[in-house]
Amino acid sequence: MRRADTIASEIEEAILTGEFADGDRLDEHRLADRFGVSRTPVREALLKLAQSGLVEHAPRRGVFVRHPGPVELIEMFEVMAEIEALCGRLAARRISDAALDELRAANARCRAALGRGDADAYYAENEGFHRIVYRESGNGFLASEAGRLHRRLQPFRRLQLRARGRMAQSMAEHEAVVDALAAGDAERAAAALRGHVAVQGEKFHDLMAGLRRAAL
Amino acid sequence: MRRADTIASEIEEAILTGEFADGDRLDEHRLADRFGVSRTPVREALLKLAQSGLVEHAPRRGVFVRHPGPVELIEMFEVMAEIEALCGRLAARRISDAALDELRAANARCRAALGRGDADAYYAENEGFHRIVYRESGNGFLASEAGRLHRRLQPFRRLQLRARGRMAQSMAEHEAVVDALAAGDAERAAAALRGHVAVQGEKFHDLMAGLRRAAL
DNA sequence: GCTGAACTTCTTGTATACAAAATGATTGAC
DNA sequence: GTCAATCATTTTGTATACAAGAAGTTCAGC
Repeated sequence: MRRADTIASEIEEAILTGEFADGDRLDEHRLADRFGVSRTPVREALLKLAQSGLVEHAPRRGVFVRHPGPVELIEMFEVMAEIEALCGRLAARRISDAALDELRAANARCRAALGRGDADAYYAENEGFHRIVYRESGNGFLASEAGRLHRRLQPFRRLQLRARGRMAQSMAEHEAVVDALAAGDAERAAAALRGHVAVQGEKFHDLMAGLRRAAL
Repeated sequence: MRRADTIASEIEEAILTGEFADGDRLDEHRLADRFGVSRTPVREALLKLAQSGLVEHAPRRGVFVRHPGPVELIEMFEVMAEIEALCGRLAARRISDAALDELRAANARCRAALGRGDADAYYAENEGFHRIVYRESGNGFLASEAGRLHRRLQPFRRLQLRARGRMAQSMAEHEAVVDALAAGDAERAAAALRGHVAVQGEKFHDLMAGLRRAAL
């Protein structure tokens, strides 16, 4: 793999884990030293991150970490919910029996992780579940766009899932999704996924509380 | 503006106008000579285009022009239709009277361009119309994503609109959109925009015919 | 004491030089 | 004559050097 790509991943990781705070300027020299490379691959990495929206590139000024605020987060979740709903609607018509089994297996692993209280494993399996739905939409472009957004929102989903009882509720929603897909009911699958992802009611407050705690 | 950005725009232009055909390798040296700069800004431009999906970057091999095939085009239009439908659904509730007037004015300019047979002006005004709808969704993230996709599909919309009578039909659909938005009818606005953008029935054949002609 | 302008310094943007890898050609063996 | 292996060439990826612009500082003037 190109150094520039691995560097991009590592910077992304550092931003998402909070090592770089909102508004921080990412100095090319410092990053080059940190990774033991020259500025060239660092620049490529930063430009790539700028395109993904994780940082902002101000010409001749530098690149700055740009954490989404509450408004932008709500906006992104609103879009994500509709994208997932679309995946569900299409998948309900196109999904294969084998994929349905994959979903059930992913759900079983989710439930096991939940039982063990293993949050990390839960998040990983949860992501796997959603990626299967994306793929089974039968629309490769849609699947890749959905994956991109999912990845971008992943850390914020985690914030939201920290609230008491949310993980169990999330599990139940997954099963409703599988039921609707198995029944081939496009509108029910769409509604189940939209409701699962949308940030509304209690979930809104959970997310805001998570944001405030993360800001500390 | 940075040289790298202007170069990216120019390469993009060259790809969309067909100067670079599908599968062509974009040589950094040649491009650097062509634009009278070094390889550095050319590389930045190519990496940027790779992220937007216009070219494919094969590590250690080079970047290759990657025109979407029929399947990928249909997939992208399917997603675009749903994104526009979502914009319409939200805009129906949130649009301002001033924006409605903007839409009517854009439509009037579209009609004027159609009357003059000025296809370029028509495309420009058509894009303006859609961008207003995106903006009035009240969701800034959605608007920017919609704009990105619109821009990516723009040249193929043109192919499709070449078919006899399609431009007049497109105009009529715009007016149905405005009517639904003015009435605050979210579902009708969504359906009108979905139908306007979706590639189905006759439009599918128009697009394929345009693709074949463009391939020559 | 404060404001403003020039200067210094620091950082980004671009050019060039070098290293490594992939492709293609050439030569030798079968 | 064909196939394979090695070598040369070409091209990407990275490092370094240089140029230009922006921000902060200092000094002069009011």
